[in-house]
Amino acid sequence: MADSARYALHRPELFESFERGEKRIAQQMNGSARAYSGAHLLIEANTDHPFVYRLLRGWAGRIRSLPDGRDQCILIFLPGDLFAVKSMFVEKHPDSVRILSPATVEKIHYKELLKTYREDPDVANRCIWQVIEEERRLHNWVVGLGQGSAEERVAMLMLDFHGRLALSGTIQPQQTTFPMPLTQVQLADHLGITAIHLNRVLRIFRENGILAVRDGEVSVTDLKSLAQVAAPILDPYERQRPEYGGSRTSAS
Amino acid sequence: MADSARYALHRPELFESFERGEKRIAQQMNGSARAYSGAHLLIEANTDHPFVYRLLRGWAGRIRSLPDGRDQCILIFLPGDLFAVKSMFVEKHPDSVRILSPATVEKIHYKELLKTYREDPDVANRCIWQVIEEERRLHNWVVGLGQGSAEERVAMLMLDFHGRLALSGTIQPQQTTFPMPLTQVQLADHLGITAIHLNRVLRIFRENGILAVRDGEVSVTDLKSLAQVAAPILDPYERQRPEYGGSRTSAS
DNA sequence: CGTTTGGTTGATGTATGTCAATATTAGTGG
DNA sequence: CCACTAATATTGACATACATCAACCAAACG
Repeated sequence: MADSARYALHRPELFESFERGEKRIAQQMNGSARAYSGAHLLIEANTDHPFVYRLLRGWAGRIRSLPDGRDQCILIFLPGDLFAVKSMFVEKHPDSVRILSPATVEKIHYKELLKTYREDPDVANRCIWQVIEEERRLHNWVVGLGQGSAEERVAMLMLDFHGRLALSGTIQPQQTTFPMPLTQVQLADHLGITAIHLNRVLRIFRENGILAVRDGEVSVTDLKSLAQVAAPILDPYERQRPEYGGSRTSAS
Repeated sequence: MADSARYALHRPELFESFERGEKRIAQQMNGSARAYSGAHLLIEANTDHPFVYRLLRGWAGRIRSLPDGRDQCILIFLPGDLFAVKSMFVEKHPDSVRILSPATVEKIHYKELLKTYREDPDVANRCIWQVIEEERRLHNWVVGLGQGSAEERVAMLMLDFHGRLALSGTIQPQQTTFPMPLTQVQLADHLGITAIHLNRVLRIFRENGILAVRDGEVSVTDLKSLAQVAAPILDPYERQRPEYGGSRTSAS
């Protein structure tokens, strides 16, 4: 599922432990896999929930529903992600977790995982890696929502999808077209803009030959320009990726 | 420093472990306390950094600086908070951490803490609690930035400050006036709005008798109205706090 | 086939940003 | 102790990114 590029930024002495933990957790969850063909509520907000999950295929998201009916998608999970790891430590999750596309997930009762977590440092490290990685993305997303324009956010998000799908082995790194099963409403709920405005941003990108979304797929036609649009809000590590450098074309 | 209300939402069987871990870490950091009288850069973004910190007095923040000079304050730390816990697992932090007011911090080399972390489950639990608590606030802040108006965000932030200062024992829970040493620019960098607009929002709150900020202090004159302004973006747990219920006054 | 869901576009409104000016205060050095 | 400077706070006039409202199309679907 992963090579060590996945663990960049982490202390190198932990890489092998992450891999062993990954395998151990996969073994322990083995047999619990369940496939969903459409939308499904995995975790209901604010109720006791004792499971930890692993996403094998498809997309899921952590979603906060506001009293007035609006939704904010806080975080999107992609294949290979462990999620609801904190079930081991908290009783309730303040947000729901939803399957956002046809997907397959495994799960395990928190007590069972917690036992291994305590006995096997590799399992603990793998869980902690997931939490820290998630925190990194949350930090980046706070920056995007706080300082980025709609265009910048969309660009950043598409780069994030592409990079994560490549790191998890779901797609090839050079692949410029990749599956993206979210609707514009779902994307907009994550981006903190309206679906209408997202639609306009996507049109601009399409017209400028930067990127096109259709039929549940994203085609990045000008990666460098896309990276340049997102650059102001990318974290320093992302901004310096070699495949992003070069072009001088502007988006708007 | 804390009573068990601090650990609400976490699995109750862990409360005592949190307390023991808290004491153990305090002991281990003892002697490293250092006072800062003004702004100070504790962690420089994107450089190797081996320390974990504990804030004893004053305020600090995790800050992402954008290439064009803008800043986003991602997270604010208050007395009692452990921060840069992830130094134990990552080499670099993509953001800087800054002292935002006169403050006292203790620190410890990550290798030293990691040793105890591995030997003493209480220490591990205390660290994990901090990470999870931080994640909870990040989730809330993503919701605020993604869906909240400027007024709602300001209200939410002030409630957050008040609640956390009370939980850490820095102030009394009934106290309506409390220290808030941040400048409007610092607040605005966290809120994702301009300082100018923040100033106008604060004026509205002042004119409506909801809250006044001056001389490094916040005076909440109408807690219920403040809570009502923030309500749309508060997480379900916060929204239901008994001290927030009741008034029907509107803010704007 | 109607109905629903997702997508697209136009016209218009508004929250918030930008630019500019001024007061106030705090710090700094002579 | 004073002159000078640099933050910080405040307010007004104006610009704009994005939301809202409304309509319509296309594809999926029972």
